[in-house]
Amino acid sequence: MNELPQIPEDRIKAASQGLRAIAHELRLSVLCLLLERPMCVHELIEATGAAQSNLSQHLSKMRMLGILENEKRGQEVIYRIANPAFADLVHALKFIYCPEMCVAPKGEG
Amino acid sequence: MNELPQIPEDRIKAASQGLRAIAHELRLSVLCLLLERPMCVHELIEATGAAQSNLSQHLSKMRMLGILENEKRGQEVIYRIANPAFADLVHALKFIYCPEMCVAPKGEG
DNA sequence: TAATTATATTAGCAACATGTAATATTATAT
DNA sequence: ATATAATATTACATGTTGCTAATATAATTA
Repeated sequence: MNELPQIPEDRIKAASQGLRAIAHELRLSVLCLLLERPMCVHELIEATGAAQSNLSQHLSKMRMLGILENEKRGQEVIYRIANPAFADLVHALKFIYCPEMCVAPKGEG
Repeated sequence: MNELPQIPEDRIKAASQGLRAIAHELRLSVLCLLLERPMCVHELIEATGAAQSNLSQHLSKMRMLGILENEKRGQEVIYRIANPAFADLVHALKFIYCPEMCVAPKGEG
């Protein structure tokens, strides 16, 4: 009678895994920062105030999940968002949780 | 020099909490179902195949977080999405993880 | 080569999340 | 009142996650 749209299990699994990957204060902060531009680890440390080892582990986790990618530049390692889907998601989140930061990006009237 | 847009800590906290709330296969499935229409618990049980107690706990969690709301109707309890932000989020997810389910909602040509 | 800087890895513990089983509650019907 | 159906709650065992501290690696400089 009512045809509910069954979402395939593997999609649900992938989506919830993706969500879990960003559902963490520090990881989300990092993603918001990287939304602006790629950054090296110590910039991220400074901006977030996280402990080096801790941040490194979170970066590593996100890299393994394909969310971030990195590039070595001298002794620095520069991280950026690898998967545009996650950039979209984080943008959507900013719209929801920080609407005032999403209007009128620069200049005014 | 570079003015990074600092996102307030409480927003990050709220957003990551919201994400955690839906970053679970069963909870996400439920949200996708409720995106279509409100449903009572045994419909959700049937549609998801979850154990009654288990589902009930997840519903309760989402209700306490303000994601869902419910209404008693006889001995049934009908759940619906209470917070439109979460409907938006789940929609965004569907676009990312199930694009083919998001085009041409009904009819064609 | 030794010291320094930048980053990664490992180990271990504490906190939290999840599922199941059992039980409780509430409404309806007999 | 009893039985049944629908849902909620509790307790507990297990698994997962996250943090810190310590250590390792790699590049740079002296």
